[in-house]
Amino acid sequence: MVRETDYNQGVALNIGLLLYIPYRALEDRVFEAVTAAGFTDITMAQSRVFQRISQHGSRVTELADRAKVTKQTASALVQALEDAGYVERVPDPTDARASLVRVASRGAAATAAASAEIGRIEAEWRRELGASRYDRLVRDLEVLQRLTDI
Amino acid sequence: MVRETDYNQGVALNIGLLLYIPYRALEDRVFEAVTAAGFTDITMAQSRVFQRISQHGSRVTELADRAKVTKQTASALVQALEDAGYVERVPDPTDARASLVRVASRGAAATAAASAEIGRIEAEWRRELGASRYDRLVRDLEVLQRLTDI
DNA sequence: ATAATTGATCAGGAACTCGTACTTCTTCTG
DNA sequence: CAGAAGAAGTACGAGTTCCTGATCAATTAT
Repeated sequence: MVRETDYNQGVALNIGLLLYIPYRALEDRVFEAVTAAGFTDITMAQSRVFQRISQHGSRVTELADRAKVTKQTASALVQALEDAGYVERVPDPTDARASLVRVASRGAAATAAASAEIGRIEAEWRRELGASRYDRLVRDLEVLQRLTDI
Repeated sequence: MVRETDYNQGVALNIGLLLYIPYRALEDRVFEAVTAAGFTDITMAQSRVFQRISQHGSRVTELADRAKVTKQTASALVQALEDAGYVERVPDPTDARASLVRVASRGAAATAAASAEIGRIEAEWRRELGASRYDRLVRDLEVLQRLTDI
């Protein structure tokens, strides 16, 4: 909760805002592209959880941790995703209490639409920064991601 | 809304997630620090709007644009911030319909608490990446911020 | 002078999010 | 081995966020 001291003067923003502003802009564009592709029944919060499903499926509690929401929130969002056909749930073979949330075919199709838009955005950002600078940015962000992720 | 193809294998995440994950982790830590400092009556959404107030004050509509929410949402959040003493409103001398939202002294104090925590986080990230790499990351992010911001 | 646009708030409602509580299953400890 | 402790996931209740549509007054455009 830092207020930039003088936005219009190009004074340095804090690192949090420097991460947030591009992220939020991308998120909006991707959301619009996904909606335009016909996936009109998914919300931003749902998609944020959806993104954290791993290839072999994820538990609700894992998704909660990784999306930084409570178990109840994750559970409700997963339920909505399942109802809309984006995910499916299968029993977790290692624990009778748990289930694995997996991406369903509708989810995979939506993912393809999102990926296409992200690719377009990346191309723009890469043009703006230059290829080597952009690639380095990605590598550096990967370091921060590994440092801060669950 | 892209699902990473295999999270545990360190496969590349999309740029959106690479920005979001560190950002979200920072946001949580800063929020906790601000709460611990006694500012327990502000919410995350309120602080996101608060952060976009410029030095000479901002209009509600400007905050809405910059925080990427509707005017009504911004108005409601500003009202809550004002009620809690974080901001004040003064008439905009250039337009009788508008007012300027400015940071009040309680807001400035909360900002100080947040800044201290951000400084601590930055020091960690700088240690992880190295100073020159971190500085370059910041500069690159500034380019993206300017490209995507309002 | 009139029409169109804009700044900000109201009203209503859905979605998001959390704390507390609970049941069942799994792991830990004596 | 048995009981205690902890974990997975959902239910309940409630506050917050966010949106659409609407409104009114001020400003800008024609």
